Amino acid sequence: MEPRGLPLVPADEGFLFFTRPHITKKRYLKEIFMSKQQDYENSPLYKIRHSLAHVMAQAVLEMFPTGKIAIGPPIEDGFYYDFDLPRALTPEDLKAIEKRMRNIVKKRYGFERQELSAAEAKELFADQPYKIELIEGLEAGGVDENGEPLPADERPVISTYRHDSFVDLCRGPHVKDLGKINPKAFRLLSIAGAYWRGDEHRQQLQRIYGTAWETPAELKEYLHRLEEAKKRDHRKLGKELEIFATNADELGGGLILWLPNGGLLRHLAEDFCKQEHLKHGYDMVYSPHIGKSTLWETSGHLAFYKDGMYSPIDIDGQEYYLKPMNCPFHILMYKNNLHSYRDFPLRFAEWGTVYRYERSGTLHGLLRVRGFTQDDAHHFCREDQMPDEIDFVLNFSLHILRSFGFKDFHAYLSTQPPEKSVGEAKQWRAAEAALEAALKRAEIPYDIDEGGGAFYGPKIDLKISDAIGREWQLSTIQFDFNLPERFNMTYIGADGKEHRPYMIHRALLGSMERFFGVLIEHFAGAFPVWLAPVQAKLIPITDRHNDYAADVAAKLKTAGIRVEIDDSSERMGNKIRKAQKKKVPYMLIIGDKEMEANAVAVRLRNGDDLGAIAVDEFITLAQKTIAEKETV
RNA sequence: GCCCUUGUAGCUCAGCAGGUAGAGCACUUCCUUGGUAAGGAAGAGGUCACCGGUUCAAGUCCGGUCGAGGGCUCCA
Repeated sequence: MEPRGLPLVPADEGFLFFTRPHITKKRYLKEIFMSKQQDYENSPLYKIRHSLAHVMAQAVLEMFPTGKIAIGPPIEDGFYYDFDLPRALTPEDLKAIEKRMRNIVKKRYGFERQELSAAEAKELFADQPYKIELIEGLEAGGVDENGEPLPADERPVISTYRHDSFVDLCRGPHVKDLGKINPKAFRLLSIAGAYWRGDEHRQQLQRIYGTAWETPAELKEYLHRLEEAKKRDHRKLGKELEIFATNADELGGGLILWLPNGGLLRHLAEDFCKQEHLKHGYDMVYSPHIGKSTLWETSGHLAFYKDGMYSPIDIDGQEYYLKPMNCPFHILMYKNNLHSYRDFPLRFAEWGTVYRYERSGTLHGLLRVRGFTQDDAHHFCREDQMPDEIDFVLNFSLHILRSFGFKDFHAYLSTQPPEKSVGEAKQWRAAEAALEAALKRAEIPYDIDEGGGAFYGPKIDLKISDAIGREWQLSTIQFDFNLPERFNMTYIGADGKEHRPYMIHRALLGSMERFFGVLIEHFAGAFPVWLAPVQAKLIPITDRHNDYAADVAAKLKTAGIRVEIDDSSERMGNKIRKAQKKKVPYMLIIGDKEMEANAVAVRLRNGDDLGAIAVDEFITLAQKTIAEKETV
């Protein structure tokens, strides 16, 4: 369906063209979003899920007659409902609720819609305080059931839907009757705490999540997808492959130990990136982990970011803070000497380790930690260089990400927030234009988050799609109109006068911790050969092949290939299994035949058997794969 | 931080209704020398997260603390 007569161009195809000049891009993107949303809301799945939320509420109220119900919308892949109940739910309750739901669904009750006045609705839901609050919201016309303001042209109509004995305040839509729902195509998944209206100062409710599909086969496939995602979980693989460890008991939460395999991975990645940075006009700098409170006062972090910072350290009566960001240090470096307009662009890069307070409940493996290393850099340039600089940094970012095997990108351009922001409008417009132009030139699909920028400047966030289609934000490129002012940064222009430089923050992989979390999940632990901690495992069939294996290993090592020999007194099958579990790309089997032919029998971790290949030939093959950052 | 769940050997887990610990994998040693995902045997390994309580007796029950998982919230 074409909303409002517009041709529908999926936002993720990138290029926007406008058949009607008066339609702004923002409006256009919004319409695409809305149409996608509408597609879902009109889909059978949406109705099934929405209806099951009602059925679940009925089942729960049957078990807890004094229970209070809050809201229960469909969500991606399923639905939930929030309850205020006299006791905590258990996993057994979940099974019982599911069973009740199944029985209700089997009765094939129809859904009846009814419109009513606020007064009538309040009477109907007299013993349901959450519903009363929603009705009052609707009555006021200001907000919808999620607490979001309603557009002026959408006069709220209060409606209810009834099936069997259960009636709920709801705007629909629902299935015609429960016969449309396959009782074997849904499942309740989990119980979680959730605050009423998402406000942590208000009542905490119990939320039950469920998933629902049109057919049992789809449900099975969804559950299978969940299993697959679980297998890729970087916390599980990180442990199995000995990449990293956490030790909350003795070390502390949110702090990462990079084990030898992870250390090697990170070293290889950083080494490659640093070489690329040097090739592309960056200067490598280093800064300390702490700085005086006065530095953070000047930067504004103590005023605006204190919640993210740890308590100060007292050194000789002076307060020092652990750095949550690297920027102030790079600015001090900038200010270390006078700058001419001829110096630009200046690019300071640092793998800077920062510490930020994260609430304990939010910590998550490598993805959300309290101490992490950013591949951070700050660019300083003149206004006339700024568009080229943005162009450069975006392309450089894409180059780096592509080197790690990511192919699909999606950008989000965030513009000036309507309320508080620093800098002149002219600067904002120029910067926003530069960002957008760079995205267009790089042919990256993007969405505009109008007003979504930070107070200090517009930005691009780059997201990558991983092997199973999940989006992760890695790179960020941000203008900063704030710090150059605060630190009174200047350069001498061609006119002999002082000017303010443009400052750009950027992180490409973001944080090394997070990046490797994503990378592990993307490759499911089977890294491209150039990154694999062990690239080749030599598997002598009997121990009379051990000496030859050692010779081959020496040759491979000389050729720069990371190799290990498994000379344990196990059978070949056992050695292969072990190497396979460690996701070693090449397994080189050595027996009499290979020894005689000065060869190795190459088995890939995908199970392919390449047969016997001369050692020199294998070296050439492996080197090529490594150099091209390919995988096997 | 809040709610629910949870914390037993390096890893994955068992331990019934309280009576002072068990399996598989991994590890060590020995036997085995075997052609594309687990050969056999023996051994070593745990103050059952920590603190306190109930009890003749607690891994098992209760309370607290510190972690972890799923969410919520947060992520200038």
